[in-house]
Amino acid sequence: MPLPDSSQYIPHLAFDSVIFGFSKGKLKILLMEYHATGWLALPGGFVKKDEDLENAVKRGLFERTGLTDIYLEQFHTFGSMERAQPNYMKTILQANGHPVPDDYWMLDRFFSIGYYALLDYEKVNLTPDALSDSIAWYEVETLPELIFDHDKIVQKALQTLRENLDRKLIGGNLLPERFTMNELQSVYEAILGEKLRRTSFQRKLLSLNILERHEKLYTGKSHKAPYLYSFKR
Amino acid sequence: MPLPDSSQYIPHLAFDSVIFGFSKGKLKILLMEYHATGWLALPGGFVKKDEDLENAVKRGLFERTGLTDIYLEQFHTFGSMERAQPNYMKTILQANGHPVPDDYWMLDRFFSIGYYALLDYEKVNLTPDALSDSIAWYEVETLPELIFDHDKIVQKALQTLRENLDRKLIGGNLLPERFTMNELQSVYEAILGEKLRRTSFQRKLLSLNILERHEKLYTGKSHKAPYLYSFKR
DNA sequence: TTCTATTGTTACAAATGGAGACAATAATAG
DNA sequence: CTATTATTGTCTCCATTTGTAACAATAGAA
Repeated sequence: MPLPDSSQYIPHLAFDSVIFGFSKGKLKILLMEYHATGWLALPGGFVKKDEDLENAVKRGLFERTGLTDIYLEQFHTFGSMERAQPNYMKTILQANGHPVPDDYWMLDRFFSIGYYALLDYEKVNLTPDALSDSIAWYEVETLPELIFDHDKIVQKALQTLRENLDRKLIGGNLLPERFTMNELQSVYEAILGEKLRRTSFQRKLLSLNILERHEKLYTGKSHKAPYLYSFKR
Repeated sequence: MPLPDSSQYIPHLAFDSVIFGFSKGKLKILLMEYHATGWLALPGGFVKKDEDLENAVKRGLFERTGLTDIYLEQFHTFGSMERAQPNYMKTILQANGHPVPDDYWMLDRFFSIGYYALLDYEKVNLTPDALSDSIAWYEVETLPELIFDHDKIVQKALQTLRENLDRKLIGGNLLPERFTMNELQSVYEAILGEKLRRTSFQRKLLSLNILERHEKLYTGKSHKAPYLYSFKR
């Protein structure tokens, strides 16, 4: 696989995606592991010269997850000088098995536009990119060290997600179409990093009139079966 | 004045500043009027190749207002294809009195990072840039038409400002160091675009314990003199 | 001294949110 | 079939917050 050619991309400009999923009560994000180095990074990409920014991000998301129609939100653009670390980037590119000229475009300084995505963990079909051995889920609570300033990017994404949680009612995007109140509460708790009161949460969300109540879910457990809900269109 | 040279700037990348001020009960922003065309635009600029993004914005603010230490917040990055309008840009550049080559860098597609700034209207010393006849304050309520997608940028700035108003307690940045409760309320009302209840507003802000109360302000009017307040450090 | 406009504070009502109580119920154990 | 257990949906009580109005204080004018 040859190194990407500069001519089709906007120079100095990239995006990074913080892709959130929810499974087994934990909030998780997708990370890529680069060849040979083992370095971990956010899935990202470049913007084609004739492509909308948001389209570029959606293209990247589709390539990694196989999904379209993903909830997507821009949260910050990172543009400090400290971001540029050509030596690290050169190592990554060389580990891919190619000689890298000193003036190769990917070694330049990059401005990165951060987006976060919320999707249904179960629907994802993971595919690594050309520079990576693997892409996998990592718990947000116990993230390993990331390359470049990607730790900072994740923290900013998480902060924005928390601030937007109530205002934009986005918690449901991490769940399947139908879910129980308890599952929805778990999503809120995982995002906020704190326990919520069951009764207050239920009262609050029902009072918003954004949920539709469906049939009960019989799990086989010996207790009252919860209703399934979905978000109104 | 020669046209700017591409070699010192990051190509395809710009910033636009929505600079808010408050005067006579009205929220205002700064707009530049381009030579000959009369077209109105947000003050913006380009990022030097060895310069932090935020520094570039601060440099631009200083050049237009003479102020440093301005409250500044990034709110969105605009990257759709529709932004590119080389014909308009060419007209602007030619009105500046120079032949413009077809491949001149400023005619390219640009990604623009939007920042809003809050400052004390009285402290500002306005200076137009090389392409502009003038820079002046315009009431947000009755903005004229702007060039490119600058209307959309202003609306997004205003939306973010409103969302951040309570959470970040930023209203005071539009006022002098010391102000009356009534002035602060007027700022909130101008930003939110709605009247607030005097007593609730006063109680709310005092209960936050972020204001320091100083001497009374005797205006010469025939009624009780209000206290002056400042924000605690 | 009285009057007017505005300010700071208080009082009461309404809405909201925290905390626990309680009945309903699905499956299991006897 | 009945009792038990765990969890759910709802209700009540209470504290806090916010909407609304009332009221006293007061700087200057009449």
